[in-house]
Amino acid sequence: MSIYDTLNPEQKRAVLHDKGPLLILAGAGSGKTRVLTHRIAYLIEHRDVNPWNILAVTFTNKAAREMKERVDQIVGYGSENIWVSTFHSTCVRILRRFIDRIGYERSFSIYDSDDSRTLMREVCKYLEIDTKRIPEKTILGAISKAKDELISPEEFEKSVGSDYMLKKQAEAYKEYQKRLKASNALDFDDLIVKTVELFMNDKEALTTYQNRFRYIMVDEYQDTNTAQFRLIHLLASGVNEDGQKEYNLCVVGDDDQSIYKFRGANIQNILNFEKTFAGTNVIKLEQNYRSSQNILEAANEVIANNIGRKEKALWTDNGKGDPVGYTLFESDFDEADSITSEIKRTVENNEASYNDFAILYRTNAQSRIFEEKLILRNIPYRIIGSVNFYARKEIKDILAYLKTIDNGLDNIAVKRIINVPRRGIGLTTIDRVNDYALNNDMSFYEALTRSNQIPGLERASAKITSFVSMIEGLRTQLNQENYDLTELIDDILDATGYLRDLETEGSDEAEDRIANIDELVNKLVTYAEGSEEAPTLSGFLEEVALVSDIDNLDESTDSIVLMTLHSAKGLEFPYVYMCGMEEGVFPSYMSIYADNPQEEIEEERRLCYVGITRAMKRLSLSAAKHRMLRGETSYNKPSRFIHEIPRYLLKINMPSDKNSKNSFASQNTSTASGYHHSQKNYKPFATNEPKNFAGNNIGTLSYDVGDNVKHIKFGIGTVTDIIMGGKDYEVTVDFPGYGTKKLIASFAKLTKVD
DNA sequence: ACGCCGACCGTCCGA
DNA sequence: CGGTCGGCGT
Repeated sequence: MSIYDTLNPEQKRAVLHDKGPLLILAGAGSGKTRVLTHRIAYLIEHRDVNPWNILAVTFTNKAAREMKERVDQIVGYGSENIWVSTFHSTCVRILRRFIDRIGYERSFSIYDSDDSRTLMREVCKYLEIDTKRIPEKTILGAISKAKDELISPEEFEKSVGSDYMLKKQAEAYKEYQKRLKASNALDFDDLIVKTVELFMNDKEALTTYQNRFRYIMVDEYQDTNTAQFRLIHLLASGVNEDGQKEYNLCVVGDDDQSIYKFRGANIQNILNFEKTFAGTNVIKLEQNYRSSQNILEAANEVIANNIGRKEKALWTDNGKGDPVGYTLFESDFDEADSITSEIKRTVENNEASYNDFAILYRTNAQSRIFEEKLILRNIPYRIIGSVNFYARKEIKDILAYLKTIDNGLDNIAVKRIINVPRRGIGLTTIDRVNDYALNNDMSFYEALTRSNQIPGLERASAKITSFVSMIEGLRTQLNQENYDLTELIDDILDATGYLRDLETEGSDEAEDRIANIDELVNKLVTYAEGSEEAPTLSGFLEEVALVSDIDNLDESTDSIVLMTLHSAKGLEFPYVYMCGMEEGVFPSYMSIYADNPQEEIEEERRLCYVGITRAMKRLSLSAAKHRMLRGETSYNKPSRFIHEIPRYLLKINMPSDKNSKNSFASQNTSTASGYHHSQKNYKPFATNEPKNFAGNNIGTLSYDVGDNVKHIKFGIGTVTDIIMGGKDYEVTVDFPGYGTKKLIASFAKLTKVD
């Protein structure tokens, strides 16, 4: 019996497909990853395809990693040569090799949205654009949209006509792009755009990759935008030994799960695939292996309200299962209270463990109230996507030092750290240097190196000189043999006094920051040890730039996970709670009152479909009669999506108070003064909770105070304290030779040693 | 040069 | 409600 015998007939057909374009329309939970991985295995083992010639593109690093692992398991050899990565990392890898052919340096920086915003602010100031009339966000949005469609600044300008606002935006786009170039930097969208540009302008680079990638697979194809489509199309248009175009392109997607139109996804890519690639083989995977019948039927009923979709009939062999639960609560407060207590009860009855549960919501802001309840109840949890580790100030500061050393042209990075920590270089000085740089057509950093030639600097010049020599010193060291990246970061922290300043400050906040910096050091060590090629500074920075929160989701930690419906795509959980099912929340206010509500509501409905189909065993929906929305109480009707589920599939629960005897909410929610009062009562209660617990909050730590533990960088040390800090343990460890370190348990991955 | 505070703002989703 | 930015005071 071969591994292919475990596939159903459609899956098997997809796996055994040989050459030419293939479109797999894979319904939710229909085993598409299984098909992709088996197909890769089949190509290698039965079609003699060289693993080297296979490219698989996904949207998240997590999906890429999982696919790689699964391929590893079924392919005997050579799997390390398969190129499995995200669109963005694929492009970075290509550009690192060839970008000099389109006029950038190969050590380019990658700007995150924060950096882009900073840059746009400068642009607006320079062009005297009144950001009250045209906010930076609007301009950046327009630029991003243009880039998704491969529209250059020049084309954009031509298309805007005489509209004043748009003309200004066109000007800003041009200037923004000019400055990115001067900084030798690319923003997220540029990664794709510039790769396409490279391929259009450099036949040799294109042929190199066309020859390499003879078999291309794309996951979540419904979410590709025009630029990404173009990229794939270019790569797949290579010719074989006989001079024939084979288009060995296999894309997997589900139009019903297309939820990224707002960031440029072009649904036409999947709907027109058959037209674009003549001779396409289309295979539909309609058997769902994930959810119970009731859940699946609810999903089918909801999505049936969308018009203009590819008709699909998802079915399952699984049993009927529980009905879909629905509860209408009085307030968001009750909703969070009840859901968290129900989960806790289920776990304590040994019916499930915490990592079987997901709480899904439309917007990140909705996580807060759950977080408060979870802390109060001592339930371990993880929130995906609220504050990105790499967006924290101290992390961005240190990264800016690394970027400055790596790419001195990166003006945004240099400006960020020129006076951090404070070294008495103020705004007037920076403006003067900046003017000088602009007038003399040089980078900000280069202007710094000539500060003695800049008029009007006087005393500041000496301070600048010492900053420059510090950077130069670090740069020289990096070029020396036997000097690794870990030493560099230590030297930065030391030379700048960044750590010392925080240590002197001594506040809780400062300690958090130190812990975060330690964490960054960990990540650097992990990168250096784990990277396939020789670790480089650029390599680390790029890994950092391209990692998203969801990539770090570790299913093995025993905690509830909270995230947006968008983040949940591609995941599955035995128990799913979809909360905030209210008009104006979900579907969102913006979609209801959009210019084209029909279209936008349909996207919301697809999002709802995605949410429902995440659930395996049990799905619980909930709404609240009133909730706090941006500071004020608002009253919304239950979501239309609730009404789209037939009554016979639902079990409508009454918000009970049967557990209120032990509930924190009971005395609060029933007070006549209502919500605001309860908030007041609640808050001090929460903060008065003891911060020190011995209990098992975040899963279970394998060590305790007094144990010896091993750390990736600091070696073996003794645990002196374990503190519950917000949503994670903060572990204090005494490392001989390194001193006492505060570490975040979930990051530090300490292991107990005897 | 820098820090604090108050007004104001803008509200979704994300690599 | 919470974060951000600009003004003002030191």
